[in-house]
Amino acid sequence: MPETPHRANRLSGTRYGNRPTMKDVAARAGVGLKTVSRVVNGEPGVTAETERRVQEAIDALGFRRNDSARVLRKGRTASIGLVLEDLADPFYGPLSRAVEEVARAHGALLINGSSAEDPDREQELVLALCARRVDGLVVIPAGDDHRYLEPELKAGVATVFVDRPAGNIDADVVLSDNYGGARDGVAHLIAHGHRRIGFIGDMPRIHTAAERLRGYRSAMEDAGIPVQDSWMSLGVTNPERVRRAAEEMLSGPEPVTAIFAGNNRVTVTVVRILSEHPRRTALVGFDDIELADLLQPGVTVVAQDAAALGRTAAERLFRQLDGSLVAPERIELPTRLVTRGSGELPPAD
Amino acid sequence: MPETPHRANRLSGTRYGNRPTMKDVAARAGVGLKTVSRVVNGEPGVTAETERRVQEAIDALGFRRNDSARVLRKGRTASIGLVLEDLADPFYGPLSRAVEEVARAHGALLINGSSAEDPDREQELVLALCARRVDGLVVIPAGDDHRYLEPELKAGVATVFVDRPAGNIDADVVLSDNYGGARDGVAHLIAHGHRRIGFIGDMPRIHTAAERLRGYRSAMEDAGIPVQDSWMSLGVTNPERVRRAAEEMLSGPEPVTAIFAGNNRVTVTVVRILSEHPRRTALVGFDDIELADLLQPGVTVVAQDAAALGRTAAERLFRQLDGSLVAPERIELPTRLVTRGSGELPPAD
DNA sequence: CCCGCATCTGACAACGTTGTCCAGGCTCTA
DNA sequence: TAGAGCCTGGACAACGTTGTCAGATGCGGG
Repeated sequence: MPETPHRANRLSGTRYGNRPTMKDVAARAGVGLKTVSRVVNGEPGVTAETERRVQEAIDALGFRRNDSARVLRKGRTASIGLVLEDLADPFYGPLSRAVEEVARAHGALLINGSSAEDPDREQELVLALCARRVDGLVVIPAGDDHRYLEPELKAGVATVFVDRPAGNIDADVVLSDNYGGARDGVAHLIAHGHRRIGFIGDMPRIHTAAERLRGYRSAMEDAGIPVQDSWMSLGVTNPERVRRAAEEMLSGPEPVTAIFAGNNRVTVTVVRILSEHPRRTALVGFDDIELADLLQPGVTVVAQDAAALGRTAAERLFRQLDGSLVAPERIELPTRLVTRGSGELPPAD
Repeated sequence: MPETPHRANRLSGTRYGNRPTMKDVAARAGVGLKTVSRVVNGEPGVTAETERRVQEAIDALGFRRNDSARVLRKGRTASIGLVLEDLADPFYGPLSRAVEEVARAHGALLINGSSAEDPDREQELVLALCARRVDGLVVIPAGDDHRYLEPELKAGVATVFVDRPAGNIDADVVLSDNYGGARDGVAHLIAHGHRRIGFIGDMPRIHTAAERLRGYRSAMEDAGIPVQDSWMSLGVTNPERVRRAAEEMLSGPEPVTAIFAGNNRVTVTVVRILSEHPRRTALVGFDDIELADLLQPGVTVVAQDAAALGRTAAERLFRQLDGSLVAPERIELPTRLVTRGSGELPPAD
């Protein structure tokens, strides 16, 4: 005579799998509901013998605690959300992984979503995460107005912005020193004798892009070089348009002798273009790229530490959740100029 | 006279934020609970005027539906889980992103976790996802025994394995043609005159590594070349050890004239080593790497389409959820040999 | 003026878990 | 042997939402 369940499972069973519940386990083990809960959660006050019986029933039925119900009761989900631009971008992989590791150390899972640089999608994602009651949010913003997050902040959802600051709300933010890094990178080119230096970057509505542009301008100004409009190409990030922009800068009677690339994707494309180009043009890129050292010449970059950004943000998030934090803060991580050859080429005119 | 809430919020309020509930919204709008639910879910049967009042209360209170409670009631979470090895690996970024896009098209969120190639951690992650009642799972297995998933499968959790098959259970799996790809790659080297060909790959307990090794052996055998143990280095993946292994193969009286690299990380390291090496050695790598075409020589690879793997798996997952699928299937995606120079170098002996 | 019908609204139970509280049985001591 | 105190186990309510069902309201027609 196999199992004789005390109560028949409800018949309706239209839900997806009719998974066993604690009630089922309790019935099978012949104990009370709460006793099962105690065993599942490792709470004290259960005899070894009872525990064994319960555990047996759990294994036999393949019971898994339903965390949705648990969350409903306890208020915390032990999960945090990460909204970034595109997980396929090699800059975000390590960042996401770093956040995940910190979350894991705090027993939390990571849910992430890609905004595809679309403010509406960012908001949609963030709100979906909030509806799932994540305990905290790490956001790499696509939009520039985050007032929609006010109720969440008030409700105590820990929130840290990364890479770009929040718009219109007061929140923690962890950034790279985009301005300083770009300024150093451009100054480096100037130090190597360049005066006509091109800048190819993203739309200035993106904070990082704007800051890097500011760094470029600042370095040029410090060197007393008036910047010509034709040297700057903004809002350009897909390969075809970068190509067009670069070709333009490199042609004409007074071509640029060096290019500062505003992010990793631009850098990659520019490397490709320059390798096809007869005249040697210097290059410094923002963000490191893999194998940069093996190219001819090696690509000089202003490197930022994506993992450190993620780690710092996540740690701060959990300190918010601990309650050990008070006022929002702005944390800026330094960048590092990595010279590999392309940035040290002399002007070729 | 500002708001006069019908009922005071409960005092206990030890939960994190005391977020407003539908009850609060109902009280404020002066309507019933269910009416709020109807508005929130866009169900019919609410007057425009009532809806307006409810919406106003929602905005004023910053209400967000609690999806945990919703899940508890409805049985579906509209989220799927992805367990992979390491999100920071450029192979998995696009894969994850592809899964996310398909999920998004089905209105689902993606939760992902990195197993770090540790079977225990894989299981821990998978079970955590199941406890959160994800509707489906995409798993890139680290372990080789997945019987622990039996209750989940029985309960109707849609499951698709990617990149490597499941162990001891019958489940959908989407793979690259690792065997055929490796065989073609090695045959390509043989066709260019190589006979002493090294193989550097991951531990053969990893399915992909074993298959690629099998492909290597098969190509060698087809060419009638007996493989020497010193040509093979297995279970080697971190840079230092790859370096040691490569140095060994390249030294001695009869060094290898070509190397087949078993995955992207190995390839990158080998490229680096060969660039320091005087004798030109041919190289074919499994997995494409960024900028491979710009290196000198360009790196010839057996490319697999990570995004296609993810997309295919996710689509299959949702077809399982639709109920339009019956028996588990094994889907194999082709690889593509991309010749760029390094694989076409003649033997240098 | 009343009835029937359609439309809108709300009371209530249920989802699966955990916290609170109490009951029963045991051991130990006086 | 009785009483105190501890240990184990279970009944019950609550978490916030949705499905069911019945009640309220308004309107038109007989």
